[in-house]
Amino acid sequence: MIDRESAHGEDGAQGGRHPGHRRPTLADVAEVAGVSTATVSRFFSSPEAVSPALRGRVGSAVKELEYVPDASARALVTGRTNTLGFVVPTLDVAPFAAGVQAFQSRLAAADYTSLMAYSNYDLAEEARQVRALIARGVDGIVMVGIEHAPGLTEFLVERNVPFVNTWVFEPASEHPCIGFDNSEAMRKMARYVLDMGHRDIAIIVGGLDDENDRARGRIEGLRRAMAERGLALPPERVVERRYGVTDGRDAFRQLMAVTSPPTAILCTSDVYAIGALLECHRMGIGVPEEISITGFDDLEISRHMNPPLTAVNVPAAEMGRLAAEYLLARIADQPAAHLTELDSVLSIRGTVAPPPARTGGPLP
Amino acid sequence: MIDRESAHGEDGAQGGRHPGHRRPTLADVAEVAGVSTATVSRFFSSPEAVSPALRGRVGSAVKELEYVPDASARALVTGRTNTLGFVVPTLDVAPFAAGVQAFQSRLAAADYTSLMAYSNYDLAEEARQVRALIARGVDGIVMVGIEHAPGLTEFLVERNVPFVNTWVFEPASEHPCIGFDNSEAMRKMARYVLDMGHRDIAIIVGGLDDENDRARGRIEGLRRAMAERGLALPPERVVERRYGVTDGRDAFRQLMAVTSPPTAILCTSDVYAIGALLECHRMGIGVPEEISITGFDDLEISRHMNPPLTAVNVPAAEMGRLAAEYLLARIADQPAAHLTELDSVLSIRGTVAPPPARTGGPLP
DNA sequence: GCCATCATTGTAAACGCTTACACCAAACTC
DNA sequence: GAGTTTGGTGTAAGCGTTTACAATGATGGC
Repeated sequence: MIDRESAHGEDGAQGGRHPGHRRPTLADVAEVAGVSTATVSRFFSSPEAVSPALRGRVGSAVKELEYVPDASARALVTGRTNTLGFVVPTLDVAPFAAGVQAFQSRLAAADYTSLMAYSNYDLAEEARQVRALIARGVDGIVMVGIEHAPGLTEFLVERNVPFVNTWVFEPASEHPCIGFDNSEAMRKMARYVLDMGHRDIAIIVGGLDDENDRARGRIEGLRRAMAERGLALPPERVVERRYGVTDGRDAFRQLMAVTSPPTAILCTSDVYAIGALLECHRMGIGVPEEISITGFDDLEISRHMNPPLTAVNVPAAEMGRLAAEYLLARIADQPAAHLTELDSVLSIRGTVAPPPARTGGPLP
Repeated sequence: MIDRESAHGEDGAQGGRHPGHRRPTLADVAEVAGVSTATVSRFFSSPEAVSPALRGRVGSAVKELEYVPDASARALVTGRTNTLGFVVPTLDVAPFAAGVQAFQSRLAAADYTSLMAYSNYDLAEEARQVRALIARGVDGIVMVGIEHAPGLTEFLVERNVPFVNTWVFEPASEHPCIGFDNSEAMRKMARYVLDMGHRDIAIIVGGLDDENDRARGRIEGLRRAMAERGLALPPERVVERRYGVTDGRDAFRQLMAVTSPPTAILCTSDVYAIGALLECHRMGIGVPEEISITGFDDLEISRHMNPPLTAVNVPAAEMGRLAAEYLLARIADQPAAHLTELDSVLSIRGTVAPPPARTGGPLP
């Protein structure tokens, strides 16, 4: 247990200038270096404008005091915080973590930092977080999805805060987005599966209840692809679950527990697909001979499954990086593509094959 | 590159960063409400000190202008930013993402936000990031590991910035830490494996090159447990790899490519263990009959492997949450435990069994 | 009724920094 | 050599808050 006394009591000995360890300011540095505050400030913002002699003196004063400029004060006068906000549903989903990581790494290179916030797949919460971020003075905001709480985008536009939607792509969007077309991606996968001869396809999805335009788009993609072949997607072939391998197994079991189960199961996340695959192993169902399974995300582990999982690859890191670059450009008043569509390629591996010949059924 | 001309050139009289939409200030609200700025300020910080009549007027002025207080200005005068920093090696490692998520969720509940930074397992980079966070004015800092660049902890103490080390526990530590004893955790696992009768054990580790006290501690734990039984850990039984399933497979293959391979392989991460397990399947090696494998982290997927992976469970979310609580308490000058040891329990599942009887060898 | 007390409200001084502007040599121009 | 640049430096005015402190009017005790 720490109390202030014991934690900070032993001041005197150290080079402690002030009892309370006051953080050194620009003025302190200026005094030690024997220059004005303006010169010290210039030392940081435009060193070339300071003569070498003074530059040396200021430099050593900075080192001696271990001076670190105060970002709040700087932000107050410049009106910019060099901070960007990122509102993501959750970090527990690996692709989001990867996107965030790439985003932040790109920012660090530009001497920017970022503030994270979580929506937990809830649009109202997302709006709340965005406002909190604005209060924090972020110079820009990244969101996931194109659908937001009513008035949110208007608020951002009104406030003139640059923002970008990620993980989605909508050619007609009036607001910037960087991502891929979720519906199209799933449609592509569905076509691949349909081309293999499957007619009875099911889908395992996450977050239908939630306000999740990506999940909706993905189902929509399957529905469209099937409709193109004159096929329907019956409600019982759409199973919703929370996010997790266990949930995937569970959904799979539900799908198979009928007299005539589907011959292919598309998943809106690799995690479900892995669960389904594992459950096949347990139940002794052969993949892909007896049933085909596909994932969505293309996690590292997926290619290691047995057989390796066929999945839609999601360019998570790329989206994070591009979102950072877009915002950085906007802030610098440089041209930046309003709409950036990323390709979602199919990672064709081993979990899809033609459906088994129906046994025991009447011949056509 | 920003050129001041083009960035602010056509603003004219507005004086704002962006034409036309100057963010409303306290003074604007005060004017609309017909009160002083002090009253508006009090409206936010201590509403009960403002008479109901004025409270109403200020309230509607705030709403009318959509006023949002400026965090930078507030931070400048109060000296607190309501922001905490978290320097983590990377988000690509699931437990770190989980820890960060829990940390941030706890902060959100206290109206705090957090700034993330990545060390990439590099102590010098970590120190740089910590300084950047200090510049940002964070009220406290969370780090991973107990070992830091020389002078870093002194700097934090000197600056009087509350901080806490996570993912580690050292009873004798003079600095606060919240975590578990990595060495002890691995030792526990090693004893379990030794008790099964294994004598020839290998370990797959990540980041030995890197300045990673957790990895070192884990090897150390194995070494100690073996020493207790009079066993040594030969260098060729320690294989280092980057983080990934592929790397685990690879390391496993290397370990098995000798005339007398080990009978048990402990991994410092589930990811390696999963790779090893998968490679066993591919090579037709029976787990746990022919070889035992253990992981470290206890990822969600691990329990779904076949057989389910025996692993050291790491309380990632718990550490994140507790780190937030510790810092919050310190900031509020409330008592907080300096040292918090979390239990690392073994999740005993199916990948460990007694070693196979040596076949073909001479009887003793 | 007078004075002390109290609850409200306002005034204005920071907080640490950036930057327009003033200033001053030294280096040119002719 | 007087006038004009030029480059380096200092002065000081904010930036949007919070918060001592002062000021005010109302309340209550006597």
